[in-house]
Amino acid sequence: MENLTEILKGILEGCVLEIISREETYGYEIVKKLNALGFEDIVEGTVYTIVFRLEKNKLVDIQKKSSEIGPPRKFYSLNEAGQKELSAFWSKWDFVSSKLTELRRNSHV
Amino acid sequence: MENLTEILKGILEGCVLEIISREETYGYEIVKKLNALGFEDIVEGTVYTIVFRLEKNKLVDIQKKSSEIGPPRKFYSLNEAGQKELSAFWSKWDFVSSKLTELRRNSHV
DNA sequence: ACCACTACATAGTAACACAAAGTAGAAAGA
DNA sequence: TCTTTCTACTTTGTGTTACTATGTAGTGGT
Repeated sequence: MENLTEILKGILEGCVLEIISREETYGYEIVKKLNALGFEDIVEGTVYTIVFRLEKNKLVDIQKKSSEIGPPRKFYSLNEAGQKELSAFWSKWDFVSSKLTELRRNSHV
Repeated sequence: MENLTEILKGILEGCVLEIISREETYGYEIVKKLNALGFEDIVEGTVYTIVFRLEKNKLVDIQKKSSEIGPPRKFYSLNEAGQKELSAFWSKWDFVSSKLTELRRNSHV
């Protein structure tokens, strides 16, 4: 799927929050997980700007751990504010999703 | 639902395309339709920037008609390029939508 | 005269995904 | 030893978008 840039705005951050909520993880791994999900064109620069933003907004806790196969990793985990933000994201998603389904189905909009 | 700004990026334009595809319509009416759909906070400025963009990108045809209850209206209708764009939008939406469902369901991402 | 509703227009802003380039650590092979 | 490959993080800049704020203007009602 090509050129998802615009439609992913506001959604990608939610995906990253969801991924982090599953288990403590780090930027590079998040990129790989998104790629595996099907968002193949997402690169490091994109994810890092997101995790930096999460950090700035105090939605994640950070723990630095060394790795045996490369530079040290910065592990992220959701704090309480992050959990709330994730819930809010899914609420918004469900709302928008239902409205789009409605728009698509009903000819009388 | 509050603060949908970011999540609507790239989506609102698709909604406007879909609305126009149903029948020839004009800016002010599009706003009212979106409001009725549930996007209550969307105002004229937002929609006009979108229809101007559609016009600039040659996705719509325009016809000016006078109204008995106010200033003249600019009616928009989708041309062939607009129809293609609308199809592309729904493809992207379906893709993203399915990926988010997958992400949400599977704990092993 | 004043207000409400209809209807279009536009300059400016903040937020976001992304491009592009860089820095580094570690392992493996030639 | 040198190069490559993979891992991993960082930063600057860009284009697109929804939204804010404000304005103009036509029509009808009170």
